[in-house]
Amino acid sequence: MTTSEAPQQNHLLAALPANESMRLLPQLELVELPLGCVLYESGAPMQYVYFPTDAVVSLIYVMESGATTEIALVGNEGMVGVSLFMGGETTPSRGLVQSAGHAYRLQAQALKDELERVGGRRSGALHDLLLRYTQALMTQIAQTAVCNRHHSLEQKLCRWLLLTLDRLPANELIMTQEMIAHMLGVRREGVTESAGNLQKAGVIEYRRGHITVLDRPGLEARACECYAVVKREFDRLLPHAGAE
Amino acid sequence: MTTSEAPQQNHLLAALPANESMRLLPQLELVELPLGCVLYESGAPMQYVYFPTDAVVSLIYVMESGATTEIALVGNEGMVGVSLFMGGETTPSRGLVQSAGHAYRLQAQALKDELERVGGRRSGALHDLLLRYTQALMTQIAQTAVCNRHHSLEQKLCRWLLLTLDRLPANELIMTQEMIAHMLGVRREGVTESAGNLQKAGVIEYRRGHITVLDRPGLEARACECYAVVKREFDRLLPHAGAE
DNA sequence: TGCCGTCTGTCTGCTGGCGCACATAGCGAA
DNA sequence: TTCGCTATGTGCGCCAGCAGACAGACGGCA
Repeated sequence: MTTSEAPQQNHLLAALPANESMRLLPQLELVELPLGCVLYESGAPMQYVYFPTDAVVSLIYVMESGATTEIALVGNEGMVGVSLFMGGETTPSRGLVQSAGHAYRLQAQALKDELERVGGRRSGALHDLLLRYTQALMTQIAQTAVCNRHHSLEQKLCRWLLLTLDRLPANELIMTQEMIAHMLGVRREGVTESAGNLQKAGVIEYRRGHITVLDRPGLEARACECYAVVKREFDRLLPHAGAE
Repeated sequence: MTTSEAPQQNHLLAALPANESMRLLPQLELVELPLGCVLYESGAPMQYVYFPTDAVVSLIYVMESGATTEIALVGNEGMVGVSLFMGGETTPSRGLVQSAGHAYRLQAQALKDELERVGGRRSGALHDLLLRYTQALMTQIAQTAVCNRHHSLEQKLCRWLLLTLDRLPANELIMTQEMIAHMLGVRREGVTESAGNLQKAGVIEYRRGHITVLDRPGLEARACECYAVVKREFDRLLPHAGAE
């Protein structure tokens, strides 16, 4: 087993104090998340929550027309399924594996039991951690709204590459331009053009389904402020205990 | 005093069970919220949370360029200042009074004391209610992201009018087209044009700073699916105890 | 090695919404 | 009633990104 398969690879799990960690770890189950796998469907009750280690999951909204937009990204910094924790049980979006990898999953009921443990106050570290993570997630969603309104396709692409990169162990994404277009809610041709520009500038390099980031600072310079706002907020709310 | 100034006019406060309500109500202070009043600033710690009765507050993000976009709307269905509850203390947006009115405010510390009451489990109704409200708010933000990506200015305007109308006692908004443009993050001229179309169609009527909705179903027909998604999610998560 | 499906590159309109510049008209205060 | 500020109406040029239609090219698989 590689280190990518230790629970501590997920920052939320890594940040738990020993006593809570001891209770939770035995209930976690390592699962493989293949590309395109749907972790939950819009409006459908969830069986599990997922703590990704080296997988990246997109929360996307599917419109009546079939068009899609990504709402947020979740990787090893977070958890998929906050609506279980929030009490809503379902949410009007889909959880789609966007980069294959692994996650630790936990039965929905096990999460609730841990949060509402009789006898203890509901003030465990897990609860606080999930609250803060949820706030960071809200910031990410809000910034997506801002970005969608004001920034160019190329800026959005840079922001998205950076957000994804932050959640991956390597600097290569296994990802076609068509998939990126779906995430951003734009045309594939537009992604081709912007990616071409970035490649010409030496910022990225790509071939058929693979994108390698060569010049991260260059990417940051071309991205809009949205990336930095989200990054700063995650760092502030979840000073990470995990590796990067 | 009019009924608009009873705490129960706010749906969250109205939904509290008697014992929690009794503890909280004495600590609530009725305040007037004039148009344009800033309840909190991006990145600044909040002194209070606000439970609006007949005021409507916009959560807006201000870009480096000075351009603005609304992230979400809060009225008598909710609370301004969830980041206090979430543990983040601040948030990268501004709380701006968009329609003058009243709200009950609560000291930040009083909210925390109530939520972390020693001895009791942190499972009070207020806590659950705020969690569910926060999930509904997330849906509103997410749908703003979707709408900003895929829908026309006119559809966005209709969605926004409906969301605002749902939070007001009357069917008239005191609101210039310029303010609406700032909320939606579009040009004022675009709002003028769309509003003109809606008036020609007999859906709304307006004069200098006043907009009256004449045909709500007509407005709903012209809005995108985003409004319905948000409305359904609020109704599902917070079956309202308050009047409407 | 060759084949075929899928991914990528490019072109030709077309249009919603932007930026700018003014003209006009309500409405509140004096 | 008049003045003046501010809100609204409108025209013009412009461009990012859309829609659709192909051509080419890579790469996995037989």
